[in-house]
Amino acid sequence: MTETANHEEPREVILNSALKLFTQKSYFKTSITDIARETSISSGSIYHLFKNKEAIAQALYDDLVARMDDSLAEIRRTQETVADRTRAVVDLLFTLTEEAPEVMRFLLLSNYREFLPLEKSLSSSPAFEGFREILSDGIKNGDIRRMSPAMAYASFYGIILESIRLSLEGLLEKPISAYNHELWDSAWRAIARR
Amino acid sequence: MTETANHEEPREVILNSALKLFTQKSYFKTSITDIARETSISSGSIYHLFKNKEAIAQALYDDLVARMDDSLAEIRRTQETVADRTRAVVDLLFTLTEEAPEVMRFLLLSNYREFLPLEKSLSSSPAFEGFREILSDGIKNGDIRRMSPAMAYASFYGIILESIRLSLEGLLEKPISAYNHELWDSAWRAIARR
DNA sequence: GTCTATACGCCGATAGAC
DNA sequence: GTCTATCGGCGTATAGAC
Repeated sequence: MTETANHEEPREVILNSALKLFTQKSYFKTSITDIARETSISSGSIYHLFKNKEAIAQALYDDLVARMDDSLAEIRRTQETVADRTRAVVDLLFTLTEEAPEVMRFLLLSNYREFLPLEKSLSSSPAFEGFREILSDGIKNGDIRRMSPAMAYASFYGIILESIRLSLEGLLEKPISAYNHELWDSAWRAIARR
Repeated sequence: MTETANHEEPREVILNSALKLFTQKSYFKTSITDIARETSISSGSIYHLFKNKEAIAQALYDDLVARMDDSLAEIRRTQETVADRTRAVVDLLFTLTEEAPEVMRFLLLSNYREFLPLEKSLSSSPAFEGFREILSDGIKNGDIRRMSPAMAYASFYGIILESIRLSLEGLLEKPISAYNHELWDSAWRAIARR
């Protein structure tokens, strides 16, 4: 930390602006000039900080999945049972959807692999692998009925993620947190032992 | 029909090639020159048939959702109960995933609204509205428990669509049709009365 | 309706001063 | 590390012959 705390680093300013523009008008329709205008940082300086446009998207993606993975670690530390852990994950995802919709838009809707061709799908990211692992634990201990981890994942997170998509598209009447309990119930019901 | 039956119309040749290229390398990385090369139709002729590149994507999208809507009409004609209709829809979607994965890739993964900004989300397309309607019928007649149509849709089709995504990403061990019964069961269980 | 040739704007990326 | 200025190339779209 070489900067004062309340003055944001150029790197963060650029990533925030990129997230905003990439989700508003897509990566391909966003030019470096757009980002330069938005941030009042010249394109020369942007290229001084990032090798090229793709590197901006890569840094953004890395930041977002790392943050998600941190949140998952926190959940694993504070929650014990499979049911509680899945509840906390759903809560995390819904909170993000309401408080940082651009993050969910970028991760879920942007199809980031079109511009980060070497990147894995979100469901193969560390955080989502962790979500799957929690479900695997549940299958082992009998909370969840016998099924392949992939099926358990699709059943539980399919419901959660599709709800988030509907919410981001404005197709839900209420904020998604209003459906938190109901959706966890549906999702849990799809995989629960009984 | 002004052409002989076994010689494909230029329009169809172009749309087929566009579907292939748009799903392989994305809309934005596909140039008209790419389509011209792939189809052996000159760019001049392509612009004679389509106003611009976006119009190609629009025609493609219109064709695909229209076909999907036709299939739904057929299902409604031949299936009576809510359970049987949802089974047939799942079967349709899984068959498409196996036999025309590019179609599912385009509709589900391409985020086509980035290049067709006036288009509605897939879940608001006629076919998917129809899927929702079938579920609403089930809520009315008591086959499905009391819940909002949006929640029923997210619960049932969330599972189905997330499975299709996993399949398209190559994250399922077997072809998706192998999971047909299991997935319908999970999805139905998420919304069924009892 | 099919082609070739080309105009022209936009954008990613760099050079180089300060 | 920040800027301005600019280059080179690509890709959409058009003109116009056949």
